[in-house]
Amino acid sequence: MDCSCVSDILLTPSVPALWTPGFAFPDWAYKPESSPGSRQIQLWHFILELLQKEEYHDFIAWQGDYGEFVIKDPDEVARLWGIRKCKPHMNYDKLSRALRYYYNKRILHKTKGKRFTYKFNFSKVVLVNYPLLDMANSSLLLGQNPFPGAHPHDPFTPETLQSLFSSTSRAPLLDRPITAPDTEKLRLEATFPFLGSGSGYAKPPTLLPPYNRNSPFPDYSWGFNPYLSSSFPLSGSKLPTSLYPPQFYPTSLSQLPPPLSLLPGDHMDRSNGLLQGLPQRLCTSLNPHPVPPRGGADLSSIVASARRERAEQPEGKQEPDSDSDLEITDVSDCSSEAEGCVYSPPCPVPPMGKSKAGDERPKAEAKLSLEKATTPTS
DNA sequence: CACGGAACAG
DNA sequence: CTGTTCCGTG
Repeated sequence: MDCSCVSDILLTPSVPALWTPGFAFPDWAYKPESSPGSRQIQLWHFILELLQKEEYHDFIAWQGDYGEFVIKDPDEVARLWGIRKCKPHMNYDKLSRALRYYYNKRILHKTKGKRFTYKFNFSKVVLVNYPLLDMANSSLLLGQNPFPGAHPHDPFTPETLQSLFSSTSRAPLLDRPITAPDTEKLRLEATFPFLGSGSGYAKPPTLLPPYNRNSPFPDYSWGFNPYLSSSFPLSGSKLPTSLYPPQFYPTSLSQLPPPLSLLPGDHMDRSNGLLQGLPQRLCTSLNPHPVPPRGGADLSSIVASARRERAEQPEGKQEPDSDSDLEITDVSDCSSEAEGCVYSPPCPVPPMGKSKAGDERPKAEAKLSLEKATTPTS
């Protein structure tokens, strides 16, 4: 039996602007082998997807501070999630349970007092994906925050980040085979714990499949990571070494366009290699985005704010920054690969008469089959 | 509604 | 491991 449910909602790689895959991480980072059980899309990921598309704004949308979102229609969101996971009996109660599991992982936390309102931990992402700051600083964000609910001075809004991570244009830079020695993988995982399940280490040194110019990037979806492992030794001294081996960089850092003139005396500066360690693709490319450039937030403020949040970290529980916990294993999905659930026949869907007897909701539903076939997007 | 334990599935 | 499913508690 195969649940041929799964809608393709959100699965379509047809949204160029936001879904260009192949962002920072090498293919193997998303390999299922490294994370047996966690191949499927993760809830937070899904939530982000919904949040990203206006089509679903009636059901779930950003609201409040950055990272904060409210599930306006719990039943609907649950239903969507159920469809996605082929769990026809999904409901908000269950979905919220899953969401609650994120508390300890610090991927999410509840905005107390506000019903159905949760908040992502975004700042960490910024810190970790350092180069993003570059992009942000140079082209996208520039302090301007076009997103609703975002404060003008808050450069890193979830959506901003999303856009960031899904830059459309691919830098011509990495166009050569990428190979990743096992050791690097380890290194990478050390840096991005969520990339691996942590249990996938024992893999033999494999090389990445040859990079193909024609299909530059596998289907790993957007590589966005709203949450980062708890601890980045920012405070200290040593940050993880480069994420990618030098071979990854056809050009040397020096060739990069002077990005954000480096971190303002931050702990993380080139010396730790973080910056140079990141795929240039990330740093250099970023298509001209809709965001009107405007001067504003700069690295230091971003970092500062991120730090602030990090510092604030309440909850006495949770490990002391040990971090290696938290595993947002994979970020893949949204690929067209059939994974268990094939999303061919658009889920017959709502067997569950869902309270709101069908109507005024065709939007999402329709989109289901629509997105797939047509892609008017131009 | 929100929380989190427990058993269980893939 | 990430959820899913149930469920008792507040």
